[in-house]
Formats: sequence, C-alpha cells, structure tokens
Amino acid sequence: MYDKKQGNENSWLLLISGKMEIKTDLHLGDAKDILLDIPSDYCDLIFTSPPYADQRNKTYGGVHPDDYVDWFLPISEQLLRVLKPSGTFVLNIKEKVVNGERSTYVIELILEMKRQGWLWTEEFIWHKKNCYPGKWPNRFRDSWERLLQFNKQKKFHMYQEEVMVPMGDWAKNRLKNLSEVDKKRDESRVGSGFGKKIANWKNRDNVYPTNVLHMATECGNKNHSAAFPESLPEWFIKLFTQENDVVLDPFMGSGTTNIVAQRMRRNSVGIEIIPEYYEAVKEKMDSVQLCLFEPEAGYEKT
Amino acid sequence: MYDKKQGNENSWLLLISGKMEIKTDLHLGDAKDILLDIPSDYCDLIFTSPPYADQRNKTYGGVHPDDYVDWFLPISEQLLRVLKPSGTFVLNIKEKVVNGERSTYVIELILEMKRQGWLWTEEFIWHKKNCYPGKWPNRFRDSWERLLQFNKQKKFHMYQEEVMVPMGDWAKNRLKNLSEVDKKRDESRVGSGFGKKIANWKNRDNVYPTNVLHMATECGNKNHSAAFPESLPEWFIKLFTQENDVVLDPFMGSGTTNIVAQRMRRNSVGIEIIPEYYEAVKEKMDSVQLCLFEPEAGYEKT
DNA sequence: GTTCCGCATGAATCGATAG
DNA sequence: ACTATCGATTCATGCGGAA
Repeated sequence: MYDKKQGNENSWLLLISGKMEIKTDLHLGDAKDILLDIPSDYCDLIFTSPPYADQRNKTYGGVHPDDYVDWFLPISEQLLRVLKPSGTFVLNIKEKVVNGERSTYVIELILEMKRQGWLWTEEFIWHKKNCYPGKWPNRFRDSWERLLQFNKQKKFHMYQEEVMVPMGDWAKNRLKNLSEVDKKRDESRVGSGFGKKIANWKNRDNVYPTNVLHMATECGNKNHSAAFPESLPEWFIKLFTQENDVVLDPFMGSGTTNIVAQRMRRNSVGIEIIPEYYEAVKEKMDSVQLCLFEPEAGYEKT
Repeated sequence: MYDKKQGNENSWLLLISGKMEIKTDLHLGDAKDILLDIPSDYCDLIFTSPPYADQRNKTYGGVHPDDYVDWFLPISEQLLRVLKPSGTFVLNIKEKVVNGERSTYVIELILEMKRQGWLWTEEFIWHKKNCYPGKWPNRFRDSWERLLQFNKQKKFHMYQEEVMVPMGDWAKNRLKNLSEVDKKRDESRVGSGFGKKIANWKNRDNVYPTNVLHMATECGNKNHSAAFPESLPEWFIKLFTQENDVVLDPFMGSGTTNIVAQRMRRNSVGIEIIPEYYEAVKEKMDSVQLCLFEPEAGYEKT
C-alpha cells in the first residue's frame, strides 16, 4: 500500500485501497528559499512553530529578538502566496522574557503581517497543563502560548463539527426534565435580547469548543527544543482541513505536524534547515510507513 | 469602629482595634482629570478594567477602536506618575472583533505604553470558564481576556507566597466549591476549623501558580453585576500588596476592586465618570460598612 | 440545615436589512 | 459604498426558593 516515489528520496506516497493517495514531501533547506518552489494557492493549512527568538545565537536557528520580525517577514510573504484563499495559517509562538520584560517581537509581527496583507482573525490560547517547573522572584511559570490565526480572506474553510467536545456536567441535571418555560422562552421574550431554545439541547451531547485549548506538553522529546504535542496540530488539521487537503510546516523540527497530517490522510509539505532534524524526520517517516503495513494500524479499514 | 471622615462625602474610614485605619476614597469624574489631584508615587497597585473599545458611540464612554490608544495614553501617563516605583499596574482588557478580524488597539497600546516609560513585565491569561455563548461560521466563543502587567522598574514588590495553591486534585476540587463567605472567614478567623485546614495545606504541598488564571464570571448576582469576579482583583491584591498599601482603580465601574481592597485591609482610590455607577458604589460602600458592625463579619477579630 | 433544581444573565458576533 | 440597527445563535454558573 505504501510506495516511495520513484527518483525522489524526499517524498512518501501512501495508497489506501487504491483510492486515495497521500503524499508527504520533506525538504532540507531554508524556508525562505524552499518556499519559492511551492506553487501559489497550494496549501489549505499552514501550521508551524518557528524557532523562538534567543539572545544567545547558539541554539536552533537562533534569531535575536531585535531581528525577529525582519527575519520572519520574507517567509510570511511566501506563506501568503502559497496559501489557498480559503486556507488558514496558524502560528504557534510565544515571546521570551528579555531583561525582565516580555519582548514585543510577536505583537510587532502581527502588525507587520497585517500590513503584508494577512488578516489577523483570531488568537487561540494553548494552555500548557504540565508546564515547566521553576521559580523566579518576580514572575510565575509561563504556562501558555499563542496560536495566532491568520487568513487571506474573511471567508475560509472551517469544519467546526470535527472538534466538538462533550457538554459540561451541568447539562445532565439541567436537561433531565425541561420545564414549560424552557420550551416557551423563545416566543415569550421578544425584544429582551436573549431568547433561547433550551429544548434544542435535549438531544445534543457535544458543544462547540472555545478559543482556549488545554493540552499537556510533550515530555519525551529531547532532541528538539520546540516540540508540541501531536494533539495540537491534530486539532487544527481537523478544524481547518479535510482529507486529501495539503498541510505545510515550514519549520518542521521534529516533524510532528507532517506525521500527524499523514496519519489523518492529509498531504503535507515539511521544510527543515538543520540536517540532523531533517534526517531524523525522514527516518521517522520510514518507520511510520512500516507500521502502516500492520493491519492493527487501522489504515486499511474503510 | 467605622467612621465616615468629617466633611467628606466620598471617603470611608475603617478603624480596626484602634490600630489600623483603612481609607477608601471615591471620586466622580474623568480619570484623566481626577488623577491630576493624586500625589506622585502614591499607589502600590493599580488594578483596572477600562471600558473596552466599542463601535457604538452611545453606550458607556464608547471609544472607537481607532481612537482607543490616543484616548488611553494621557491616562496611562498619569498612572505612571501616581504609581510607586515598587508598584504594579495590572490592566484587564480584550480586543473585540471588528469586521471579522481581531482589533489591534490592545497590542498597539502595549507598544505605546512602553514608549511612555512602562515596562511590559508579563501577560497573564484570565480563562473565563463560563464565557458568553454563541455560534458563528468562522470563530468559536472567546473565553479569555488579557491581564497585562506593567511596572516602573525591574524590581517591584511581589508576595508570591500569598497566592500559592494547594496541589492535588482533592484540594483543587475542594477549593473550587468554597463560597465567598468561607473565604472571608478564612481571612479573619485564623483559629477556626477551616482556617486550620488551609494552614495545613500551606505547610504541606503548596505550589506556586502559573500565569493562567481560571475564574468564572459572576452573572447571577442582581445587586452587583460586575465586569469581573471578586476573585480576580483579590488575587492581584494579594500578590502585589500588603495590608495598609494603596490600591487604585481609575475605572471603578461597579466598584469591585475597591470593595475587595477594603475587605482585605488595603486603602483604595476609585474613580468613576458615570454618576449612576458612582452613586451605586457609594451605596454599596455604606452597606458594606454596616455589615462590618456585625461580629459575624469577623472584622473585629485580631 | 442540606440538597436539589429552576432560571436569569453574561465586556459576543454574524448577516441581513434599513437609512 | 458605508454605517447603524436587529434578529438569531449559544453555554455555564451561581443564586434563591423549594423539597
């Protein structure tokens, strides 16, 4: 079912019952350069966590906070080009503390990206439930990160039903027996501003989520500093794409986005500048493919 | 024990065992004007939730999103003056959606306040568990607000031990169900059974909180419908002030900050531009004072 | 004195309609 | 075209009266 594309070491092809073909392309190089080879209006979702700004220019792609915006803008310009008009760009980022203050490069980046043509549609909060322990005299542990949603157009694809969550416990008692008032409320209160049809909820188990996501951080990944849990890209891939769509991560890192995308039957493109990381993801892709041969993997169902 | 200051209708004086004297000053007028009469380096904590930008120009001080920064800067300039060097300014705010996009006036305000001399020390997240309902094709419910922390200096007073939370699920669930009365009793009656339990937790496995606060909005209260729950100013007053310190709320609204401050034995100043709100807070202060005469209120202990 | 249950009410947002 | 108004949609909480 799985076949490596001929003549291309960096592309994986997943065939499912001969009907579907999921492609995963990995590129080694600088996002700013590699993106030039990607066609315009190609991606349905861009989900990425770029290297964080760092004063010490040692670590992963270290970019100084003062240079961060200038460094990112040429890349976001290309991202704007390769994203479909109906697509969404989700940027996972959080400003560091520099000299006792929160850096402003993230909020400056938002303003500059708007000038570039992006719409800043929403800011989700990733609440990291098990964040880093630690104690400082003048601040507490930082347990949240930004998930900035940008779009090209006011209209974009959003599959809200895919991420619905179970209704709160209150509903069990509340909806047990509906009073007459609940059924009538819709008509009785005209002009009061807040009519509601409780009866509509009777047969419902799930509700729509909010813009605060509660997810634990992943602890096992030692090789990569900026690792997020699989549930994070998974949630946004569910929300903003359908099967066979294209997902892009221009700062692939440990490849979480692409691996999750393939598992969810989305085509994906990954770009990574550091050879070690790039090779590690390639190996991971190979082993994932092996797993797919096992019937237990469940990919042959349907 | 309580006495209204002579010749001043807007000042409340709380005497405790003749040792302590807690003053609450309320002012009617525009913050930008009233602040001019407040001495420099006067406040230990400024906690406020200004009117959010509104497109409708009819309601409460409606400021258009485009004019918001220009409107706020003269006020924040005065706030910078009246704050003690060791003090903290906590600004509760959230940008609205305008034309399908998040407005940028809040992040522009951060940048401008930095130019004004403020340090942007931290951004806390207030996760509103019971946020406003609603469904839209392109966004989910907004369940968080910003709590921006600004300071004059890199060194400021922070009493971290005062806001430690017990770890462990049992304790967490227990705390969640505490009524406001229980909390008051905890503050006043150290010897009671409940206080003992709290003391035990403190000695055992208390842990420092993070920069994400989980609090529900108060909605069912007929007498005082506040923009934020009492637990919100309470948390920051605990964290950034000691007894006898001075708390300022330049946009008093329903007076939650000042009422909580007085209960926690902090002096406070409140400013409100709308006469109806101002009068309502004055009445509330009077009735709070009456409660303080009751021994059950627990304010005479210690 | 507890527990249960009804219910008003929130710093909302979109799209259509009207001026 | 551009702005103001209105109806429709939706969840979770704490209060207060009842059992």
